[in-house]
Formats: sequence, structure tokens, C-alpha cells
Amino acid sequence: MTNRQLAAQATKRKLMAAAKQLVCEKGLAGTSVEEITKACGVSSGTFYTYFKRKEDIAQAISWEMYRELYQAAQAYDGPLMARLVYFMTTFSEYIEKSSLKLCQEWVRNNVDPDLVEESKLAMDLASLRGLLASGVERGELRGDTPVEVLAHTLVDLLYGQMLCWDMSGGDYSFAGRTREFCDTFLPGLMAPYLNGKEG
Amino acid sequence: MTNRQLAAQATKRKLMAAAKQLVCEKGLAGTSVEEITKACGVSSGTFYTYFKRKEDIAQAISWEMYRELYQAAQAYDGPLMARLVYFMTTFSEYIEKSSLKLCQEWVRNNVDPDLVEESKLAMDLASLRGLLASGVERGELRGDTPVEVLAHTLVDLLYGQMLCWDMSGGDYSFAGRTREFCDTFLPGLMAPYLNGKEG
Amino acid sequence: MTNRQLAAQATKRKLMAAAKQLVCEKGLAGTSVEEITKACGVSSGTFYTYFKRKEDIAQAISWEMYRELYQAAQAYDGPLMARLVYFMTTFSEYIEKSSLKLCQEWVRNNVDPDLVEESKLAMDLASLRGLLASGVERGELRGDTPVEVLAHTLVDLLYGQMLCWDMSGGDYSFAGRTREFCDTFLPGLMAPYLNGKEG
Amino acid sequence: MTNRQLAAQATKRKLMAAAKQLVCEKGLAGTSVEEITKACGVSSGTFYTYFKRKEDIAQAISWEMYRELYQAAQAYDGPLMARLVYFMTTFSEYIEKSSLKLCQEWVRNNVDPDLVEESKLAMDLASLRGLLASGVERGELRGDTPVEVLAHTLVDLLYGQMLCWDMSGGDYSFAGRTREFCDTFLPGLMAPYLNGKEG
DNA sequence: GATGAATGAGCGTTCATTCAT
DNA sequence: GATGAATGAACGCTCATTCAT
Repeated sequence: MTNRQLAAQATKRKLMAAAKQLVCEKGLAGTSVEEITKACGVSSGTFYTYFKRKEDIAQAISWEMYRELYQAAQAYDGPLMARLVYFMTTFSEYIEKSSLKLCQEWVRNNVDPDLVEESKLAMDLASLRGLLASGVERGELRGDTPVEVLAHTLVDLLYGQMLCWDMSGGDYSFAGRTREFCDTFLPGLMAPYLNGKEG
Repeated sequence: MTNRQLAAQATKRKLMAAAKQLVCEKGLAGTSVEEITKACGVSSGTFYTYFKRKEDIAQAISWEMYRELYQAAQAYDGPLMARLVYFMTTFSEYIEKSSLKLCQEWVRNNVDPDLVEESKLAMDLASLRGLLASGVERGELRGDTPVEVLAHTLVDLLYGQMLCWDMSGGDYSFAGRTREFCDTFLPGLMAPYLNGKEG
Repeated sequence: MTNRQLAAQATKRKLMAAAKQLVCEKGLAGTSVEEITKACGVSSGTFYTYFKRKEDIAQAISWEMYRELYQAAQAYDGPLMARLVYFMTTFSEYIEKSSLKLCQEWVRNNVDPDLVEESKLAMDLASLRGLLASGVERGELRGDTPVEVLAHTLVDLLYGQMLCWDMSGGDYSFAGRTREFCDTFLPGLMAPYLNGKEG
Repeated sequence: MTNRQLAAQATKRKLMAAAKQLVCEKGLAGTSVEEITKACGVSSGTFYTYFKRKEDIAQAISWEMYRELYQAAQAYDGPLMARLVYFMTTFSEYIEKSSLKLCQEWVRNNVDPDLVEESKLAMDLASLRGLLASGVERGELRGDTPVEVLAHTLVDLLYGQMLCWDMSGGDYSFAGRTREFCDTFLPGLMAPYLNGKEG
């Protein structure tokens, strides 16, 4: 990689870091491109060398964050229920740690019908589906487990906890609520599909 | 009520009707105050006789809609499980019928940390809490039912279904998913707390 | 006077009182007609029964205030220098007591080239001119006293003290400065024109 | 300085020149940003590249004007009384030459309690104070001259002449009045403090 | 790759004033 | 005399984006 390429990479990283902080403080709509670039000591035009539209930097930031999350989730091994709980709690812990504002911003962006994104929703769904499918493969789950329905129900629930947390203004712990669910209802929900050795 | 008051009421209704349609088509951000007023044949200033800010009309519309929903839910009677299912399915059917765009708009507005609204979230939570509490009172649910946790878990789920539906762009039926949940998982979820005569 | 006329008079007084307070707090530009009328419990249309334009109420208020001032000044008797000092200090004391904001507002309005008012400036000038002329008549001042020049110089000075006080944001006492001038420089200024019995 | 910077400077100058003329004709409130920019053949947004708010251009114009005035005043040398007279008459001549409307606008802006500006009032005061102090240093004025009181009295007077001129609508000469004062009263006012060689 | 001046459409909002009731 | 809904022109200001340098 040439020096120029390295410098370019550094510029992009600086932009994303500055944007992340500003968006956490003031939301994306409340943050102008100029603020982001000024915070990096570059000119506003430079922004467009790296991002086609202002919104793109928000997506880039969220991808960067979620990549880490997925890697952790895939690396984890253990019994099915533990894997499930690990995925769900890691999901909410991660988001809660990041920033309420960032999460709200993300919801706003992804509910906007004009902003199509390669869907994180689809990825989360696929992750859970894969997790359950692996349970079936390994014999931890019965063959007739309704994998698809289970997967999207759990995703619905996680997203709902996230949305309610956003709407509450962070009045309580998102991760706490996820753990509460995993303790209180998840075992009953999964029981019918678990093979004996797990039950 | 005098004629003048009636005329004023009519104007407000016209504004809300026009706004509802336009917002369904193009979202609130995509609809200008001028468009709304022109569609009613009133001047743009008239808008501000009835709504302090542009956003307020969106809230007014959603309140109007949800009032109906709550009335239906409270009117319904029957065994606890039926009341629960009725509330949840009516909730999603109602929203789905209204308009995807309107629902997305509502989510966007209510996730905005600056726009505080007397929370529909709180109302939904209270409705479900009340519903479950009535079950306990009537002896349909055991005395040690964790009413609060159940209530917010079901709200989380409903809001999650709504959010995922919004994010999918309406690719599938929101109400269908709620019904699916009620059929597949709700009985198992409630089973531990139901008194014999219901189970 | 009929009851109706009495009621009308009361309404007008209420409007002026409310306007005075609001303008003192927020300036005229920052006060809307609706605020004034709401503060009186009347409708906005009523305002226009008594004042043709919004600005007119400010003038009405200032006239009301200054009438009192002029009456006091004319009632006072004593040696010329005392009359002069009395007029000048009463002028600034009165204004200072009223309200900085009101004074600033008055300056703004009277510097506006579009708002012609029966000039208080002209009245102040006439007052001082009359005061000095009476001094000549009574033999307190020499016959060749440049009454006109003295009068407008003293008005210039008073208005200048007022303007500087306004610009300072009320950092010091307007009346104090007037008194300082009367003590320090006024005797020297008048000395050449005073007849022996006064000097 | 690069070509781009030169062009930017030229744009700013054009904006100020156009604004100056328009404000002289119609006052700041009567001049819209669009008028100013159209007169320069630039877009309305460009205005905000150089001035944060509409009002700022008025301040910029007045600073530009007064800078010249202060430079002249500081460059002038001669006996104290001459320096004093020069400062005062230059002050009023300069303002009178500029434009009545501009002067009225300036007063309006500087009496507005919300618009804080690095005070020209303070600068004028400092100028006169410095002028008198230099007189004391050079032995032209007695050591016990009340420099501060004299300075603010003369400033009060100058500002008062300006205000009265504004209020009169320019019916007479501002500079003429200042000269009249300098001829008629200034010598008597200063006499007690002048050292023999000057008197 | 970086710059930064220029763009310019677009919009929410205000509010003094009117007039039919 | 009082009402108050309706008016509607008017304007400041934002800011994502471009492109010549």
C-alpha cells in the first residue's frame, strides 16, 4: 500500500470516528457534513471522496460496529441454549454499550423507506436461523423444529426490546431486559423442541 | 356549539384528513405544510391555528387512530387468553390497515429523542398490564403471575413485530405474524400462570 | 359616560398596562398583539378597536408616561439654575425608573425613519427653550443669552446620556450621570449668561 | 494569497458594497438577503459563507467605516484643544457624510439588547479618554483633570447630537451642531483644566 | 487526494391585520 | 364593542453537494 493510500485510509478512519462521536451527541440529522470534516481538520469536499451521501457514513459506522458483534457470536461455542442466550445478550449488551443516540439514529435510518440498506435485519435473522439450524444438525433440536418461525420471533423480540428501549429514552437497561427474557421465558419457549439430552 | 366553532372544527378535520393521506403517500418529511393546506383550500397560516408545529399533526393523527383501537380492546370481553389474543391481533391489524408509511413515520417520530409525546408505548404497556391484572383478579391467572414482566415482554414483542415489518418495507403481513405468534408460542408462554379451569 | 364607554375605557387601560409590562420584559418586537390581548383576556381583534397599528400602543404608553414628567417639570418653581437642574434630573430619573427596556424600545421606535411621531424630542426642546426664555424674562439670564443653542445642547446631552445608558445595558445610573453633569459642568456652562444676583 | 482567496475577498467586498447601498436606501429591515445577493450576482447561500446572520453585515460595514475614522483621529497631532475639536468634528462629519439611514440603522442595532457587539461606544470612550490622558501627560492639562468624567460627558454629548440628528430625520447638520458646540461651549468647559500656556 | 467557495432549492414559521358574526 | 378564525406575504436560513483549482 502506497503512502497515499495509507493517508487516505487514515482520513476515512478519522471521518468515521468524528462522525460517530458527533452522531452519538446530536444525531445524524443534527450533525452537518461540515462539522464532521472540521472535527478532522479536512475540508468538506473530502467527505465526498469517501462517502457518496451523508447517510452512508452512518451505515458505515453501524457496519463496523456490528461486524465485531457477529464475529463474537460466531466464535462462541457451547450447548444450543447457551449459544442462543449468548447471541441474544451479546446483541443487546453491545448496542446498549454503544450509545442510545446511535441506536435511535439507526432505527430512524432503517425505518426510512427511502434509505435502503443491505439489511442488518436480514443478517440478524440469518444468524439466528443458522444458530437454530446448527442445533437441528447436531441433534440438539428436534427435526421438526419450526426454525424459521422461531428465528423471526426471536428477532422480533430483540428488535422490540431495542425499540422500546429507544422510546423510553434509555430509562432502563436493554441488556437487562434481554437477560430477563432469557431467564423467564426462553426455556419454556424452546422446551418443546429440545431433545432429551438438553432438556 | 356556534357556527364558527363548527367551521373551525371542520377545518381542523380537513387538515388532518389531507395530512393523513399525504403523509401516507410521501411521509411527513416529504410533505410540506403548504401542500397540506393547499389540499384543503386554506392558507398556510391556518395550519398554525391548529397545530403549533408541523410534527404535531402527525401525532394528532396517530392519537385519533389509536383511540379507536383502545376503545375496541377495552370493549371486548371473554376468557383471558381470548382477550389477550384479541388485543394483540387488533393492535397489529389496525396498524397494518392504516398504512405502512404512517407506521414508519410514527416510529421515526417516537424514536426522536427531542419529540416527547405522551407515550403510546406507556399506554400500550398499561393496557396489557391492566388486561393481565384483570385476569388475576378474576382468578383466571394465578396470584403469583409476574404481571409486569409479562406485560412488557408482550409489548416488546408487538413493537418488535411492528419495527421488523416497517424495516421489511411491508414484505409480509404484520397481523399475520402476530397471529402466528399467538398460535405457536403464546399458549406455552402463558401456561405456567393459567389456573386449571382455563388450561 | 355610559357603562359601555366605561367598559371600553377599562379595556384600553388593561391593554396598555399589559403591553407596558410585556414590552418591558421582551421589547415591542418580541411581543405579539396576541400576547397582549391574551394577558387581558380579550380577543386579538379587540386590540384594533383601540389602536390602529401595533406600534401605536407603544407611543400611547410613552405619552402617558411623559405627560406626568412634563407636568412635574412645569409645576416646579425656584431660581433658574434649580429649575434647570430639576428638569434635567427629573427627566433622567423618570426614565431610569421606568425601565431600561422601555427606553431602548422608545429609542428604536423613534429612530425608525418610517415611524413618525409627534416628537417628544420637539417637546423636550420646547420645554428647555421655555425654561431658559422664562429665565431671560425674569431677568435671571442676560438678554443676549443664546437660548436656542443652549436648549438644544442640553437636549443633545440628555439624549446622549440616555442613549449611552441604553447601549451600556444599564451598567450605571443614568440619573447619576445627569446629576454629575449638573454638578460638574452646568454651572460653568451657564455662568457667562447668568445675571449677577444669581451668580 | 491564492486566486481563490482573492476571489472570495472580492465576493465579500461586493456583498458589503451592495448591502451598504441598499441599507442606505431602505434600512436593514427593509432589505432582504436575497436583494443583496442578487445585486452582486451571487446566490443567496453565498451570503452565509461570509456572514453568519443578516445583521452581521451591518456591523461589518460600520466597522469598516469607523476604522478609517479612528485612524484619522489618531494620526492627527497639534495642541490639545485642536486634537479634541478634530476628533469630535471628524466624528460627526464622518457619520453625516456616510448616510443618515446607515446611522439610524446603527443606533437601532446597538440599542437592541440582544445584539451584543464589541462596543463602538467603548472605543469612542477610550479614544477620548486617551486623548485627554495624553493632554495630562504632556502637561497641557492639569494633573487633577477629571479625565474619566470629561471623556464620558463628551461622548454623551456626541452620541446625543447623533441621536437627535437621527430623530430629526436629518433636518439640520450633525457636524454643524458639533462645531457649534466646540465653538460656543467647549472652551469654557475645558478652561478650568487647561494649563496656562494653553489658556 | 484535497480544497472550499459557491450553489439554490426548499421550508417552516410568524404575526399584524381583517371582517363576518 | 367584542370575537377569533383566517389570512398570506414575507424571509431568514440550512446544508448536502459540486467542481474548478
